[in-house]
Amino acid sequence: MTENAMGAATGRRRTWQRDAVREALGGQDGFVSAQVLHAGLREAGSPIGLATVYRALADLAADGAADHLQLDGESLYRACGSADHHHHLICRSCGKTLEISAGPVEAWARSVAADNGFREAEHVVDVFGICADC
Amino acid sequence: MTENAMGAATGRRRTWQRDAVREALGGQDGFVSAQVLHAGLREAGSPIGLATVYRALADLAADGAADHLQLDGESLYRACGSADHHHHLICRSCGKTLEISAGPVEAWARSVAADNGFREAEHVVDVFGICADC
DNA sequence: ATGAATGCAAACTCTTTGCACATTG
DNA sequence: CAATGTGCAAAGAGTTTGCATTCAT
Repeated sequence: MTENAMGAATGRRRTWQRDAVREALGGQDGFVSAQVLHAGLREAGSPIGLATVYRALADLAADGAADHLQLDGESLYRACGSADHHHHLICRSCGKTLEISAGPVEAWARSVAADNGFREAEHVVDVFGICADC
Repeated sequence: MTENAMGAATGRRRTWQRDAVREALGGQDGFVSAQVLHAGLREAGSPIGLATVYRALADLAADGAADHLQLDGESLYRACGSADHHHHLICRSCGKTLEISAGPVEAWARSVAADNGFREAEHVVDVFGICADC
């Protein structure tokens, strides 16, 4: 566990595949699974490989350029323009996901960690419920 | 979505396995994965099978007796009803876990859910970091 | 030229399912 | 006695990884 917490883009090369993934991701409204993204790219003509899509998405997420969350057994990604840190409000019933900002929680998490002598604090915050439509 | 939303326990039989899973789940603080729960049960002497644990957990969740969420590729379950609610501060390096109370966060989570029309709000809050000893 | 990125397929992890046998009501 | 639950092992779904080749710098 001695790895780069905020994995810097050390010597990351620019390939059309990487660009394609980034662009495809940006062209999506919400969260997309790696597989769906891959299928879309193939349909659009890219002979890109599935593994490459997974790797590109992982790198994007590591670089903070994409948000990553898991729902129903698969990884979902979404372009994340700002390094803005946010969380999710998820409907337990229909799976609808809203983005929420957690201003007060950020500070609280930091202070809790600091109070207990923890460094490099990160946190996971997700709120679940039943949305109005369900 | 035409299934029993609140899946009634139609002819659900009582077996010691079911009881063991329910009890093991209740004895846990937070969310546990099916596999961890299974391992714990085996260590405790139960010759219960993994598939049975999965099925029991699925039933408990369907009956509303357990909460279910996914994190990092695995399904996590928690007894629902033991509303004793606290969170954890976890060391990424040595795994040490402290229990923390999240006073301000509770209110925040409730209000975020309410603001968006969500009912039965629950939340997952965990803070990760490197503890003082590491 | 040099090493990171790609593609393919095999390997992995977690979860679900088929089927024969044991249990419950 | 009929039907549900269990256990095992095999099957699935999604994701990751090894390795030879290709490509960006």
